[in-house]
Amino acid sequence: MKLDSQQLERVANLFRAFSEATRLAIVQELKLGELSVSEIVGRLSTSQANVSKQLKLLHDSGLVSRRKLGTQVLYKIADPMVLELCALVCDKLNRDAMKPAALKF
Amino acid sequence: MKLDSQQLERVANLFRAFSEATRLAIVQELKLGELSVSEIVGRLSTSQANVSKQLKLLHDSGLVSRRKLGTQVLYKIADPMVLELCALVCDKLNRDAMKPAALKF
DNA sequence: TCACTATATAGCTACATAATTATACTTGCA
DNA sequence: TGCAAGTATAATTATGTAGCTATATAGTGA
Repeated sequence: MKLDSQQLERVANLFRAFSEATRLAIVQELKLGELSVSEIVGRLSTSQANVSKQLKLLHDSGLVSRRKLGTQVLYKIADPMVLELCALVCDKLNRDAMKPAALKF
Repeated sequence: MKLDSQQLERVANLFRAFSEATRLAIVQELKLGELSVSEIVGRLSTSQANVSKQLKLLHDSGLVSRRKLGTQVLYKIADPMVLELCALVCDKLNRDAMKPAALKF
């Protein structure tokens, strides 16, 4: 069964959400649980504006969910598939590289 | 275990290879086996130059392999992980959409 | 109301790249 | 040799977007 071009676009858009290191860094921080925007900013080396922007993109893609708590907004990974995908890619890179220090998302 | 920014870049680059509909269309055609460039061109609605260019990108990313046969170059999917990744994403989109006609890569 | 904190958005610059057209390379064969 | 087919590359244009700074919005407490 083949996907038409519109369906392929949807698949491509989902992959595109994973195609920037900053967004992957955010996902990696969220791996262990919910974090506020400022907590994420504190763990990364980019601006609050950029973190908010990338979180919006991840949220629009359905990869993270949010809830407000007072003035804060807490984000978490919305679908365990997110981690499966990252694990699959890491496995492939490790297989290709065969390096002593394996990547593990 | 956390990936550093260089490792995150490598992961992001792999996802980026999947982030364009044209490349996914090529992968989809290669799903059932080896095809030459012109066979792929014949199945898609884009130029030969573009197919070659996208195949080069997929090859550089390690997702497809090539072999020459006369004047032709035959490409195939290099790693079954490629199909697993596509399947995971399709599953997610289907779960979110709950549409009667499920996506199936 | 005001001040303060947390988050989101707008406007901007710089850069990456998808797709096109035209051209170059490569192989097989007359 | 020279030609034709198959594939790759170059040059170009158009578009998307990462990240920055500045600003706006929303919620909290005095």
